Amino acid sequence: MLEYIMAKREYELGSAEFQILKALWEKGPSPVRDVLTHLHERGRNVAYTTVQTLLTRLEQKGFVASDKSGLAYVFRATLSRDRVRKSRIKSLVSQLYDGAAAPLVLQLIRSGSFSEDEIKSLQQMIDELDTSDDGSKS
Amino acid sequence: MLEYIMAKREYELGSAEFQILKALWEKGPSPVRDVLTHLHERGRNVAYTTVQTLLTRLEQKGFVASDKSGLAYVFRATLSRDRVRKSRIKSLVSQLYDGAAAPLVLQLIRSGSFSEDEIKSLQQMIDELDTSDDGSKS
DNA sequence: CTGTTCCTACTACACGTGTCGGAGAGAGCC
DNA sequence: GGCTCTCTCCGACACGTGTAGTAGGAACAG
Repeated sequence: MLEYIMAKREYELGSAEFQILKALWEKGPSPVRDVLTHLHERGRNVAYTTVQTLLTRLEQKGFVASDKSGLAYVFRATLSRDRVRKSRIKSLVSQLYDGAAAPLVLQLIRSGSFSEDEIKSLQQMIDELDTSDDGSKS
Repeated sequence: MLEYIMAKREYELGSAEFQILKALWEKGPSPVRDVLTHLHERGRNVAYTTVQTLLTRLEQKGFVASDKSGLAYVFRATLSRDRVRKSRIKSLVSQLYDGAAAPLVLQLIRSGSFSEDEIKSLQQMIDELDTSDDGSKS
């Protein structure tokens, strides 16, 4: 079994680009203006053209698609947030722990990253995991 | 509630730089040549001077220190691997899940990242977590 | 029509990062 | 004493990414 040697490049996103995607995930398909507004609302002050550039680049990379609808182009993410999250996590785990996920969780536990409620949920989830047996794959 | 908007810069490391650090963590303090060899052994073919540049930059950033010992400088990491891991994880969690760690674990669970043994260990760790109470913080 | 507004298309530019090459100084070998 | 090997020091360069200005067309207000 080859598994993955290096988490294969993953989705190449800069952090500004990522934030754009986030906006699209949260607001759904939007024109430049709306994405900009969204960002401004979260305290991220960038210029209109900056957002546009980012959106364009994202589109070139295939992470976003656009349709001319009326006055302006409407952009939408072509990747699900989950997919990107998954990829990112995998990449991190691979980089930090050579692919072993458990140490990551251990680390989180040790650094007190969970609230009591979360701990309870986790217990439950893990218990279920133990019994349930869906062999879903990537 | 301000929380943290952006996980504060963290340790700024490029992936090539990170690999250098990794080498130092794994082999302990080493001169350029040894780091290079280490990298070559893992199939990473870079030039001697590349490694040197990286080491130098790392030193400028304060992540590495060096001492002239005999012929060549010996470099050593000034950050623990754990510290960097922690920072990286925090940064990821902040970016992907607005700081909530539990969803990350959920994601790992859903994508079948754990072996049975790991699940068992996790159960145990989390159970302990529930009772033990060290309020350690970052 | 005409001025204002809004959008897109280009172009630009500074930085960080990955990658090296060449010049020069010591250490050793013959 | 030179030749060679190995370091270190600098300088360089291509790319990716973040950020934005400007030009020019389209739409809309009067």
